[in-house]
Amino acid sequence: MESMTEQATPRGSQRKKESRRKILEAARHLFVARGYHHTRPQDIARDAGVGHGTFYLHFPDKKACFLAFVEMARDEVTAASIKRIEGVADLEGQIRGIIEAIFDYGVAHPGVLNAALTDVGLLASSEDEPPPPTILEQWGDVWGERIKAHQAAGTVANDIDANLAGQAIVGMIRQVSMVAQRRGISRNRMTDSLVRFALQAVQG
Amino acid sequence: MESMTEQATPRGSQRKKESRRKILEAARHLFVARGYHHTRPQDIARDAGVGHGTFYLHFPDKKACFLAFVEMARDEVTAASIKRIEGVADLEGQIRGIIEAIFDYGVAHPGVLNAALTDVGLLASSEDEPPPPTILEQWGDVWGERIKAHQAAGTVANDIDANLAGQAIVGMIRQVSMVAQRRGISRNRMTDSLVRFALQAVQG
Amino acid sequence: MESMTEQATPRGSQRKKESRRKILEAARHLFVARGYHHTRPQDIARDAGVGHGTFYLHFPDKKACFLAFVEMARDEVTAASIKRIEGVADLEGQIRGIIEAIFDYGVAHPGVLNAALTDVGLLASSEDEPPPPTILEQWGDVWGERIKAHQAAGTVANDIDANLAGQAIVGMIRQVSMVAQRRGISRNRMTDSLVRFALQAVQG
Amino acid sequence: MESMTEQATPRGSQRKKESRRKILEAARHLFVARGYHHTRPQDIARDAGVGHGTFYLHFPDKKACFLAFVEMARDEVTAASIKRIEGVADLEGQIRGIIEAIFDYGVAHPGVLNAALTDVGLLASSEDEPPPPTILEQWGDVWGERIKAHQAAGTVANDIDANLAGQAIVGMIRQVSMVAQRRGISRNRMTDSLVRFALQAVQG
DNA sequence: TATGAATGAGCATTCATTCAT
DNA sequence: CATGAATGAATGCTCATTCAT
Repeated sequence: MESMTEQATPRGSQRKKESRRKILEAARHLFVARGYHHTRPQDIARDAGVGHGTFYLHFPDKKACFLAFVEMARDEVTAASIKRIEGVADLEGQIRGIIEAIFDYGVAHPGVLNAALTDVGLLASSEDEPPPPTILEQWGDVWGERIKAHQAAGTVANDIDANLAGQAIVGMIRQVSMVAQRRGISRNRMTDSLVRFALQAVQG
Repeated sequence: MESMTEQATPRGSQRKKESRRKILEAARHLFVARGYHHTRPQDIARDAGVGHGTFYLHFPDKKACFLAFVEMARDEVTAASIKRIEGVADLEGQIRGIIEAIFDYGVAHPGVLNAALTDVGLLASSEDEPPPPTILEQWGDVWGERIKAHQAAGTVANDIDANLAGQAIVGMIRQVSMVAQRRGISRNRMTDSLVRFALQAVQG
Repeated sequence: MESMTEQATPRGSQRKKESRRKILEAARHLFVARGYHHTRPQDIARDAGVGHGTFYLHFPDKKACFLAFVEMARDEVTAASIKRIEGVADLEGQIRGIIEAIFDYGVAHPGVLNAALTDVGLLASSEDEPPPPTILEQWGDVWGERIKAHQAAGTVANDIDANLAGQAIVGMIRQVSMVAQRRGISRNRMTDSLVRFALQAVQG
Repeated sequence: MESMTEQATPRGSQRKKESRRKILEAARHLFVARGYHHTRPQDIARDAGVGHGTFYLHFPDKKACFLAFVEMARDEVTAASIKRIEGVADLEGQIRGIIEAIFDYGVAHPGVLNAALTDVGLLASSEDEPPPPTILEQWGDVWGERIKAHQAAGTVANDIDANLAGQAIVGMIRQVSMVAQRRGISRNRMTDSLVRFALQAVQG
């Protein structure tokens, strides 16, 4: 096993990465199943199969671990969304694509999005710097950029505020999907409605 | 110590109501200023000028007190909204009226809406019954009814899902106003955009 | 039991004082027997027969409890010393009286003085204000005053630094008594030596 | 990995010594700057530029490392003191020489003496054997021997207890210098006073 | 009806030490 | 000889709730 050249990734380092992975995975399960406040670092460590000191080897505190989980979820959804609309040019197709990507993700990883939306601002220790932007706010910005592109292409009116429109769309998606899920509304009906609302909102 | 010359009940009852009012007022201040998790029943009682035990005379637990606060905020905003659109028949006027009512409330009572939107589901003790509907969900339903009325009047297309449309609108309002507040976007710009988006979303 | 006049000390208050007394007593035993670092607030509470939350009802933290213990010991010794030299005018009698008072206290309360001498500066949380003066430093000051009085009375030379002389005397007492105790040197021999050294140091 | 052309032992031995030296140096800095309880073996190892495990290659535990530091400081001061009074025969000269040697050391190595005086007894794991003699106790003994020599030479009365007198002198020096430092008293004033007190204490 | 002293399960975090590599 | 990831017992402290008065 010992190669003759210098190990690019020394053995201990690999082990450490593996630990971190296991901890994050366990954290994800628990944050989803029990929520932030009912998940203890000890539980995460136990489920990850490591000692609870090890938790603090990888994260300075519980909050940092949660933020890492949120970031992971965000990146996964973002990647799935981007992949879904690759090569799709029309706004309706893009809207539908992203909504479906999000719902697919929600089906594949139940509860993760909900947990990841936990308001991180509420976890702030005290009067320190303003909390980082929400996942939703970031997504809203991405939507804003997309809408601007369509304004440039002439498919969306120039006199609407693209940034706010982007935020409006994610707000719609969040609220509608939450309620639809609670009320057992069919995915198709929800998707169709959302696509229509979003499209009309920006295109009139 | 209680004088014998007074009727016990009405007097005590009034006193009790007064206690409850003071407690709720203190709770409101603290939930807004520090958030649910950083507010202790003891703090509420102290700020209300009553003993710690008195808190539990009026609320079975901290969560119930928070829910009472949420309900109070909801009712205040609802009342203000209804008053604002009394006699307003057109959808645009209604949308604008309610949005402005909400913003006025937000200005008059800074932070209250934000605090009241704390996801009550996160406060659930454990795997008990599903959490009560969010404020937003309730407001979305109200919007849904209003849209149905417009569908009946012919001012909104019949083939849109009024309930989901209602939810979409409140989702938009929530997200846009949150972001606008964080970014210091002017109220007019925000209101105009929201009215436009909401109107277009349901009317095309 | 309920008196007709207002209770000067309401019932709860009396109970609280009793709690504090029990906690301090338990703390004293434990700080003496195990030292500051090996005594946990929980242990103190258990030995005091109260819940461990009660500990924090009376002291903001462990350090504050320790300081209260130190203060108590200091006051006890000071009181005993003062009582011992009441009406004693000559310096030698005063020196001997105080030394004997201290030793008597040490016999009656073994280990307490030792524990109370734990350097409080070492317990300082971080870079806050300079630590309070040591017990020894305070006693040294008292000695300094006494020596000044003797200078005024002409029984001690005016050209010695009374304050430093006071500190020197307590330094002597501390070190000699510590070593003597460890080596099993008889109390008489130790006292006689100390009196002689102290007297000669200031009177030559 | 160890080259075959070098003698293993001397080379490794040198490397080991170097490690130990670096660790002790780092330990000294930290014990002085932060105190025993706020210094972790990990910190020492990091500052020494070695792995955490290496620490335990050189010291069985943290306490042993601290004791090594104390011993080092003691030996340094002792050496400086002895050098200072080489060839000085009179008691006053000796007293003054040693006090000045100690103060010079304190100036050159601020905080070291203070840290080294940490009561090692407090570090005892539990009810094991009596703690090793304090630095001060050892110095007191040295003083005792010196005084005996003066008794033999007739410059100090025979009826004083030389051992206790030695302890008394170091006790004085410790307490006075500590207080003087805290109060910003000039070194000269402090030295002169100490010399006078010490000399009078044993010579009357 | 009101009080506030008391409670103790629960929590996030630390750190001296070990051991596989 | 050197490393540093891993460990888990231990710690100081909080806070929602109860209950004797």
